[in-house]
Parts: sequence; C-alpha cells; structure tokens
Amino acid sequence: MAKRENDYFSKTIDKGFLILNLFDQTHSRRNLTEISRILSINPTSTYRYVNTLIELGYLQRVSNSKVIKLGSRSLSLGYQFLQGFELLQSIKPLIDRIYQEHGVTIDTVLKEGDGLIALYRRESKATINFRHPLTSKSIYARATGKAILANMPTEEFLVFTAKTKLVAKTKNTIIKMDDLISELELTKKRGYALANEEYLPGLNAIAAPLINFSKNSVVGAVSFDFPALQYPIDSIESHFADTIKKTGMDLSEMITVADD
Amino acid sequence: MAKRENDYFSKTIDKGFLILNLFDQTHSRRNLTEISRILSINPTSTYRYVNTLIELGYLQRVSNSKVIKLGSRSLSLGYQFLQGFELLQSIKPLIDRIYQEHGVTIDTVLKEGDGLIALYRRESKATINFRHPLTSKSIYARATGKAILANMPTEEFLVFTAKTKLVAKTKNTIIKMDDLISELELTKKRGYALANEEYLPGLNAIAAPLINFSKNSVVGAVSFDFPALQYPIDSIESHFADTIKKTGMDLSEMITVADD
DNA sequence: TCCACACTTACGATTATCGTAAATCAAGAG
DNA sequence: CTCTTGATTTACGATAATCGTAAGTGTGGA
Repeated sequence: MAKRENDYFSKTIDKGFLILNLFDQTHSRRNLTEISRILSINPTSTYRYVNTLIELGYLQRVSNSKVIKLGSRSLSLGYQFLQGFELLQSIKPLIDRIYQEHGVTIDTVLKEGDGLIALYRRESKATINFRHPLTSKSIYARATGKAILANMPTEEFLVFTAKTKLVAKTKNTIIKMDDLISELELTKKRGYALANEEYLPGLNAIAAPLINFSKNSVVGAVSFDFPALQYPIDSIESHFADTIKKTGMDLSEMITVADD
Repeated sequence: MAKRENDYFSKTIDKGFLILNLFDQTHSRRNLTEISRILSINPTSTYRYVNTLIELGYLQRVSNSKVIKLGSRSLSLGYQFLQGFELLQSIKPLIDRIYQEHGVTIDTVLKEGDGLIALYRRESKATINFRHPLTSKSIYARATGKAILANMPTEEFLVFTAKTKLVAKTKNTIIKMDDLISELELTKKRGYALANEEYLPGLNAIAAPLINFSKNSVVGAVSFDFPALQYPIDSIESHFADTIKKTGMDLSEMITVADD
C-alpha cells in the first residue's frame, strides 16, 4: 500500500454516499455523466457505483432509460432514519403538543459543523414542510442560529468570527460583525433570539437555544416562525418570549437525557 | 481477478448500507461485535466501515463510548430522501386534502418485492405515525396487500401462491389459500379490499389498488384504517367504499404521470 | 488485581476496484 | 433513414484498497 494515510476509512463507502447525496428535491433525476463530473469520479467507477445502488434499490432507472432517480429502498431507509434517530423521537411529542396548544410553526434545528440541520418542523398549516431547507450555512441570519451563536463557548465563537464573512440574505441581515456581537450579547441576556426578516423576506422568528446541561453545551435551537406581515417583531416578542424560553428549557431537559 | 462474477457491483457499498440498515427504532444502539456478528463481517473490516460511517457523520458514538447510534447526517439524509422521492411528493398533497376532508387515517404503500413498504401515512391524530411498520411481508393479511394481490398479473400471483404459506396474524387472518383466492376475486370485482382485524387485532381497513395505467400494472395501494370497535367492517364498507375507490383512482392517475 | 472480552492498530496477502480502450447504444441533425 | 456525436456499457491488465491474522490496548467485572 502506498501511503497508508488512513487505513481505517473506506473511500468506496464515502463515494457511495456522495452519489446518493446528489439526489434531492431540486435534483431528483440525474444521469451518469452528470454524477461522474460533479464528483470527479471516473465514468467507469461511477457506472459501477450507480449500478450497485440500483441493484440495492436505493436508486432506480426512470422507465428503463438512462436517467436515474431515488429508489423505494431510499424511501424506507429515510423513514427508518427518522424513526431510529433518538433525539427526534424524544422531542417530537413535546413539539407536537406545543404546536397544538399555540398553533404556531415550530422549527427545531441542530448545530452541525458550521451550519444547521433540520431536526423537526411543524407547520401551522401542513405538517412537515418539505420545502423548507434541511441545512443552512447562514447561521448568523436566522433566529435559531443567533440563539446558538449567543450560547457558544467563547473559543468556538472566535473561530466563527474569524472565518465567517457576513453576507446579506435580505435587506435586514446584520452584516457588521460588531452589530452582530452586541445583538448576541443582548440575545444571551434575555434568553431568546429574534430575526426580523433577516433570513427570508416576510419571515419573522423568535428562538431559544437547546442546551445539553450535562455537557453544558449548546446543541441546537427551537424557533417559532411567523409571517412578518401579520406578526411584527414587537408583537412576537411580547406574546411569545416566555413561551419560547419555556419551550427551549423543556426541550433542553429532554435532550440532556437523550443526547448522552 | 478470480471470478469476475459481477465486475460492476461494489461489495463495499453494499456492506456500508447493510450496517446502516441495522439501526432502527428498536435497535437504535449497537456495538461493533454485534454488527460484526450479525453481518458476518470480519471485526477489522467492521471497524473500518463503522469508522468510515462515523467520520462521515452517518453514525456517531454515544458520548465517547463504544456504543454507536445514528448520526445527524443520517437524519438530514432521511429528510432528503423523503423530499427527493418524486412519488411521495406528488401524492402527498392529495392525501393531505383527503385527510382534511374525511378525518380518516390514510395509509399508502408501495409493492416492493414480496412485501409492502410505507409510502405515506396520515394518522387521524398525530401526523406521520412513527410507530407504524415501514415494511411488511404478510401482504395477504392487510387490506392494502389484498388490493394489490387482487390486481396482480396471473403469472405473478401464481408465484405468490406457490411460495407463500399463509400464517395467522390474528384469529381472523385468512389462512386457506382457496378462501383467499375467492376473497381476491370478490375484491377485484368490487374494486376495493377489506380487512377485518386480519392483520392486527382492533384494526379494520378498506383499501384500493394504485395502478400505473401506462404500464397497466399495480404498484401499491391506499387504505383507510379504523379502530374496529367504533367502526365495524359493514359500516366502513357502506360509508367509505366510494371514497376509497375514488381516492385510488385519483392517486393512480397521479402515479401514472409521476412514475414513468 | 486479574481476567475476559471488546476494540484498535500493524502490515503482508489478497482481490476488489481503477481506469484505458473499445464496443454498444440513443438521440438529434440532415 | 443514415450519420454523427456523446453517453453508457463492457473487457481486462494494472493498481492500490481492503482483507484478515496477529498482536497490542483498553475496560469492566469478579
């Protein structure tokens, strides 16, 4: 073996998942060349991998053509992941209950690397909103993100400030780091974060951090989301500040137990 | 190379997914030895694979211990699969609407090999019921399964009768093949299937097949599920026969377009 | 403290995968 | 209908990734 750089990492598995990851709502169909180019994998290897995933049922051909889409095995694996993910199962009943009581849209996210990933979302109209982004990097522009940033260890926050360039997502996005820092100080003090159309135009939100008390670290955040037109930020703050703080605390307690 | 049995199938990818598949609601935590034994993979290889999946975030260690559970990457991949699965996206709005109108529990399944897999489910109380089985083999005991069997090509049905042994799931399960066959003839004639506590005690259901008209083949089924106590099978039949047939037809039309 | 078992690392042997080249297929242009 | 072009699939020797034994390290219970 040449380098033995990391003997205990399988590149092949990595590639398999990279391929599967290319299929999502906006790219539900792809062909070999596309896959091969995006991932810079030799066409023959790509063929082998795709063929494997098709035989396993995770991908399938669109009516015997060369076009490829997700297979039904992916669907059941998807459900299985949701069912098997302990944290989701533990917080779901509580979120559903709060949703019933207050009729607000609730979004729960986890901190994952630099960004956020969706943990569970209840929409005031439909159920899970399948259009909502599953991951987002612009953590500083979202209420959930700000709740997390405000409760990060100083060291980690410094890394964030060092490597993040604040980009305007909307006209309200905070783009000066100093402004963001004082906003976060306020956020930490009062126990909740606000986002006044800072991430998406027309979307206001209030969020509280999710803390693993036993590790004393922030793992995510929960937010209530509102249409900005009917719910100006002041009215959200006066009506929901206590509720979001309580919700954050309740969820944090569950997470502390479930997260290990 | 020794055999060149199938040059275009990657065993490594296969194994990666086999490992991930071991994690579900009832087995949300496992250790190396367990995985290695179940899959008959050499411990070192198992270590390599698990290590890979951990580095990629699909698995994670339970607080630095040796115990392993699903990682947050699996959660987002799970959501991504649901979002990217075209058939689910196309039928979801219709199911949601029928759910609103009739307030019944709706279950949609796809035929997959010998068994059924969950496509989408709306519960009359909560949303997606995460406890409901995602896959089931006892196709003959369920309303959805019977709707599918009744509309299978003769050839495929003969394969089913040849290799299936009817096992009683409840005291009502049909266990004589002749009885099942005449039941299926009736099912086909009237356009819907009934299950009178044949799969689970206390569960009654009425189901219609989902047909891909362009291929002229049955791809799944949709059912309304009821608690047997409040809803005897006769009353279900008289109240919901037309609705389930209409629902089946509407969904079939969508599927014909979306399924290719 | 010791034992038993599980996990991790090392490294030569093995063989699965890589990747060039050539064949086949499919779609659009003429 | 034929040709052309680009995509997909197959073949097969070369390469290097993975396998699997063996030995080392950790960990929990007796």
